[in-house]
Amino acid sequence: MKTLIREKRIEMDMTQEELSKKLKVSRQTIISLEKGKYKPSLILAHKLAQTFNCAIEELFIFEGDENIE
Amino acid sequence: MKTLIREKRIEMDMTQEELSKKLKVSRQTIISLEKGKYKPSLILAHKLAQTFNCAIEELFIFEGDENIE
DNA sequence: TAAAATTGTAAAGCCAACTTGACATACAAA
DNA sequence: TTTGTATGTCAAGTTGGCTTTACAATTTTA
Repeated sequence: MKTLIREKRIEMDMTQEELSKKLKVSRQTIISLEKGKYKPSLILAHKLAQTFNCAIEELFIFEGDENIE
Repeated sequence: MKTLIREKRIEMDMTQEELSKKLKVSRQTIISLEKGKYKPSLILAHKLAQTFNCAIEELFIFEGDENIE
């Protein structure tokens, strides 16, 4: 899975800390998400998409067996 | 969070077991999701939405503090 | 009504999402 | 050089998504 979190955050001129406070998660969570260390919960994915005014499926790009076959 | 999984599954004339096999999860997982016992992972939410030909945000309805404030 | 199909409950276990905290690196400005 | 801001690593702990197994209840169909 790829994510455009970093790109969209920078587009909106936000720091990791600002984003983390807006979403009420730790800054470490933002770092890890941007680095692809793990995948967000559905709720967090939704809040991220809301923040960036886009659909979840625009913010996260699913690949291979993350799609149905 | 509310979900339309059950409604969409029945619309498509699928049993819980058929759906679980298509998504490669346990039937118990489908039961628990339909009953609202827990929230799916992002990947599973995506596969469900794909199965039902809709966006994640159409299949799951976020409420209250599941939205940004 | 009896059999079969579908849906449901309960419980124990694994692993990943997320947290907290402490510290490191890089860069810009004073 | 020193200070401040932004980003990063590491590690240990908690929680909850999902699994498996076994069995019970409900609905459908013959």
